[in-house]
Amino acid sequence: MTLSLRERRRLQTARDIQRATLKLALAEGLDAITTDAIAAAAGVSTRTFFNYYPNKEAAAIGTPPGFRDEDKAALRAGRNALAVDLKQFLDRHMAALAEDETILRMVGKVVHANSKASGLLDRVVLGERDELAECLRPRVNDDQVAMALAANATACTARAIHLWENEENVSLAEALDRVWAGQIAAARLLANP
Amino acid sequence: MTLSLRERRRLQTARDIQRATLKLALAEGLDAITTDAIAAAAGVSTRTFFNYYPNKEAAAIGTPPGFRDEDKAALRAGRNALAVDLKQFLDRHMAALAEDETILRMVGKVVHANSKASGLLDRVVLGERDELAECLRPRVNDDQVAMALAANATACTARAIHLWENEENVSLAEALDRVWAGQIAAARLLANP
DNA sequence: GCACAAATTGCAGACTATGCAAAGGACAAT
DNA sequence: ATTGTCCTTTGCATAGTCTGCAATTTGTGC
Repeated sequence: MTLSLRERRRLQTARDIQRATLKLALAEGLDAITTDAIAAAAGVSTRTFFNYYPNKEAAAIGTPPGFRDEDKAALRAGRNALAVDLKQFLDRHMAALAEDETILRMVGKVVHANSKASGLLDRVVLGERDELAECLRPRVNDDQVAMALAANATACTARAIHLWENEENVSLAEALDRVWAGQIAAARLLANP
Repeated sequence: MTLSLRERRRLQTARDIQRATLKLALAEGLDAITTDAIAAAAGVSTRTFFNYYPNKEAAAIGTPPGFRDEDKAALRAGRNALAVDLKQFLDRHMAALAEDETILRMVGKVVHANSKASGLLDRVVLGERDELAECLRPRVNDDQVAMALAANATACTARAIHLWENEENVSLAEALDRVWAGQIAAARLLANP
């Protein structure tokens, strides 16, 4: 568990570069700043920048927290109604995201203004959706249903973050509650003819 | 309605460039080919390439068909169950996409292998989601519900295309039927505790 | 302390993308 | 048909992105 000096430094440099990227990008826009400027602000050479991230956009996104194994296991083994277990799973993930609210807010602002960054982040979310679908499969025994549930759930997280970004005085947890309530209401409309 | 010579030529050149991009990208990968090569294959100068598209990825995507105004109006004014009207709306849009199956298949292959292109396409889909939500708002009188429905619907279209790409002998319409059935089943699970 | 692996850096070079200005083709009005 | 205008194409120059290579420095395990 305890990281070596090398590993700690690597993590630190990665974070330094991300912070430098976000700081500059918020001030001038990600498209307007150069990798040279980011590297200089992070205190490394340009070549080292590309040693950590393949491009500006990836540097801005960094490495967002994924699903935790324990949460996935809990969802797989859950015995409550699916909607309840799924909501709890999303709550836990949202709590993990809330640990770095500052970064989350900056990443959001930068990403919304840059479609290449959106694409990278979308890949991450797509991977999470598939991970989630994998957890749901044993509980619904139908691939399409598992995929639909997983897609609906990850989309709720995304919309919740969006709501939190645009509405004052709404915590991430509250935003997720509101979005989830909308999803459940929508599900009722789709389910009952 | 009848386009001038200038406009027709412009459309034609845009299509030529997209076709050249897709053809080369399918053979060698979008990342491996240069804008010079694309321009040469399309019979224009490199500078003209950038006159039509801001980058390779946009050239590969081209201008996919959006929702038709008549379909949107029909959805807004529909009197059947929401699930029925919504499905019909998606069917019509899918039919529009099916008019250019060849392009759709090529775009899919190329986009899946390139995250910048994914980002661009994702922006298009996000815009469509908002357009759709706008149509649903008068029928559900709750923003979150409209957004959830619209997001679920556009995600179904995306998953249907994905299914059609990966499964032999499944038409786009059939793929949408299968995905939609999964979405409805998922909705039932979420709606009934 | 020593040998090995990882990290940093500079440099060269291919590729992307934009501004500018010149030249030729389409178009509307006469 | 002619003329003036606008649009399109194109080449050139230039700033910026990203990779491969090789030299140097810096941790790690023995």
